[in-house]
Amino acid sequence: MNLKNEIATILAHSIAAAVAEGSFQDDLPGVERKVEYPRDQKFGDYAIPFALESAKLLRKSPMEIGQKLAQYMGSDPRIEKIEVVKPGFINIFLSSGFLFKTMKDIIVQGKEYGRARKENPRRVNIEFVSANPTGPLNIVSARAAAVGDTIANLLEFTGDTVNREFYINDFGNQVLLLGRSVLARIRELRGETVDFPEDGYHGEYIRDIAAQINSQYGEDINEIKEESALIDFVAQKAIEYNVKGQKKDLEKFNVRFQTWFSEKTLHEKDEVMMTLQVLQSRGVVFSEEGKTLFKSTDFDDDKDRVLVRDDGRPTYFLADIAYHNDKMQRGYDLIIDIWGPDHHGHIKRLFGALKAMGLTEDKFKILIAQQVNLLMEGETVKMSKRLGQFSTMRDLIDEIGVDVARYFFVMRSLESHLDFDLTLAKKQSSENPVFYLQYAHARICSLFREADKRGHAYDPELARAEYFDNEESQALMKLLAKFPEEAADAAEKFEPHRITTFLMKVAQGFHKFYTEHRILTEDREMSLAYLTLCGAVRIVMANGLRLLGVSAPEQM
RNA sequence: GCGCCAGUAGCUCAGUGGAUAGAGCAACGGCCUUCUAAGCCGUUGGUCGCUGGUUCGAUCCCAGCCUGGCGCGCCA
Repeated sequence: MNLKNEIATILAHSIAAAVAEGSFQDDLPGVERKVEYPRDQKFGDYAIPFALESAKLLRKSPMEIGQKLAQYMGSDPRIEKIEVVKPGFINIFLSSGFLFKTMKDIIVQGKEYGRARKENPRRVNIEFVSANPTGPLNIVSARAAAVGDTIANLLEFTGDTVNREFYINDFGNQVLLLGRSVLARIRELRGETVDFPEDGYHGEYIRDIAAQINSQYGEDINEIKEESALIDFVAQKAIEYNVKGQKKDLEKFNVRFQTWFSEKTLHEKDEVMMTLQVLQSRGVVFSEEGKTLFKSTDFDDDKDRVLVRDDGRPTYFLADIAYHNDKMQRGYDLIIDIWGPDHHGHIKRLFGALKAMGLTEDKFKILIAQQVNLLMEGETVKMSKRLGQFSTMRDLIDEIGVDVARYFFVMRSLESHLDFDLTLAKKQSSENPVFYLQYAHARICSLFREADKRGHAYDPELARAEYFDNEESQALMKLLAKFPEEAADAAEKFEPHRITTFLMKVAQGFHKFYTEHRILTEDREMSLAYLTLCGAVRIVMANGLRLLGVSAPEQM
């Protein structure tokens, strides 16, 4: 149940009734029938600006329109009262009886509270992280992992079916480069003198991979005589090693992908060249100096892009079109990519190509997660795999823990450039916002342990409404009732940070309630009532934290 | 030069076409004989980058400008 939607429905009915009666005209272009949250609680729980926005078209005063609508919204049991105030807002106050009932429902629903079901769930594919298989995952991947997984959680929670996908770029130049780099380190290990490839991967981790492969596949390496075959062999083993490591790190981060999609298989199955043929048949491809190009200038790009080089090798761009076509052919209703800011320039040409292939672009959604500035001691750390300088996701998890890391990456909107001060995150860990949330949960668990010890009964059905006639309880119950719509909004807009903001408010509401009201007392009926409210808060906190992939500890 | 993102409190950032713009941290002052003080209360702190425009109403939308970050490969 999503209250905000239901208020919107009530509004729609009222307007329809007023139209039927002849008070309003039906056709109101540009006037939204929206429901919003007032800034100040004295203006109620929901506010409707419809009267203000439609006044001009209806040629009536906003107050008059508001009164008319309020009349029709009348007698819903969930609504305590409706006020129409200057300049013409319709303010809606939820009834405390409804809030009380909702609180008890929360406890019945437990883990399911906030979850929505859809009559026609969308099949959603969400691709994220997709780091190159040339080394360990870094901080940028960590943000993508946290954000992507949380969005996937939100979509599942609000009724869609979600497939998490990781695209392995195990094809092209970098594979060769990786192979040469690792092979050079293997030869060093064997005491041979080698020139390390200048444009190779210089990171220390290459030596680890080399040692691993040397001990495991030493004999195979001895047997392969041809240099290019050897490089290829080593490269494949290195990729396997890296992907395995990435998978392990991600699992440690509570992220599990259903699909690991290899770029190489696209080429092997000839999907790349078949995609080229489709594009050719659409007449959007031309040749020039032995190269094949896509006429992307016809699709609002600033220049035409090469699909096949003059030596016959396809570009990444062509493979990417084939990949997105492949996803499309798998029958998804919505295909989400989470990309880094350095890829934003690709959107236009990719969409152009997909459009040229006759694919509807409204099924694709590309989200750009802005960059992460990693700071140490207040100074920016530059990250470059080639130069071997970077902080790995593994290091991050070891330093500050999964909970803090996931929370930090998700607490800001996607478009925000994120400053992540490692030193600060570690040092200030006890004053970290994530602990504030977890503390609320742990505190409640502790209360229940204590209640149990003291022999308090806990039967939410027996809780009585009269104990909640105080500011803290009312405020808290209102927040709890809003969890489903917060989750729905966050999912719909792909804005996971809304959940962190919301949970912050719930935790705040709880801590205040806890300070103001003693829960376990001789007044057993009151204790029962308060425990019921605490139980509902615990469920909302736990469900919200679960969406974020952050643990809800029972004690701290 | 073109494109994307950002510019809101000392710092990191939420937020909204509407009513008195918020949080965390930092600073300062209070609150534990009683259920977890990782908490609560209070104080200090703002030209919502600048200039125009649209609107009954703009921090929010539009245009221009300024500043910062990133991108502008036949790398992936």
